[in-house]
Amino acid sequence: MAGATNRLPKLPVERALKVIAGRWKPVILYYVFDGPKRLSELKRMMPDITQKVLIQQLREMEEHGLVRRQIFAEVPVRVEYSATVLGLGLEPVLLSLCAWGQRHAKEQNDIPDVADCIVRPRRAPGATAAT
Amino acid sequence: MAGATNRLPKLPVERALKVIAGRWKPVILYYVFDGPKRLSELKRMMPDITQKVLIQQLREMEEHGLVRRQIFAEVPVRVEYSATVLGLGLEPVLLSLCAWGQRHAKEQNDIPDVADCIVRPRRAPGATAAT
DNA sequence: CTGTATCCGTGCCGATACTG
DNA sequence: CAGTATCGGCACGGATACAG
Repeated sequence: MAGATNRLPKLPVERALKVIAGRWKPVILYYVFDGPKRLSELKRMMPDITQKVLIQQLREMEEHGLVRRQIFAEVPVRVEYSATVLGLGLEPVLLSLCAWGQRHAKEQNDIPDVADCIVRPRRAPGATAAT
Repeated sequence: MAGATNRLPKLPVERALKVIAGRWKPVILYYVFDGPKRLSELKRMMPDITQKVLIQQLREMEEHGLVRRQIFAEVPVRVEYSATVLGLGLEPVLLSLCAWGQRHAKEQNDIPDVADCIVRPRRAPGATAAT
């Protein structure tokens, strides 16, 4: 089954969409952009996703070169998922998607209860949320 | 059933994705960005889409405020689909998606047979494709 | 902790036929 | 020309149970 997933659309836009449009992929990317994460961490951060789907989405993104899976052969095996350079290149794209999404929400008078965008650049450690 | 479609995700990114990630939406938008199009025109431009799906995607985008449907009560009724301002705001977003998609294709050694991006700003009428 | 296997509902989208 | 109606495949993702 693996290897068949790289049958991606020819058109670049559709290719990009296909790769990031998984139900949880944007959210996973958001967390992974922040730094390497363990499976259990991600699971804890996203209580609504089932473990099966989480791994599934991670596998796809791994196959598409967005995230990297590293196994540390320590006493209890540790597995970390981190963003690749290619994956990091998605950050600005997701940001523009987010910006447009907010604009769209406003224009449809459908303000989400989440005030700010979940996909955004990491904030400086000490920076307070100005604005 | 209509009206239920505006139940969009809370997160702006997901909202944006949901709205543009239809099978043919990026392509339709590409053509519609270029100017108002009739249904038959769009159908001719995209031979691989069935009429039912074409109308379906148009209806959704209309409901989401991306395109506008105008009926001209002329002798044979004419119907035109054009991009709204909100819809036009997607052009740069689709462009960045496209740019990333190309980069992704290269990095995966999977060069598409379509040389350039299908979603791009309109070209000046007389301009030759100078790369 | 990390991961697989199975089952199954639902939504998207394609084919085809029909209508004003 | 523009649009609706019906049927059906299939991929996606959610629930749950099991395994190294």
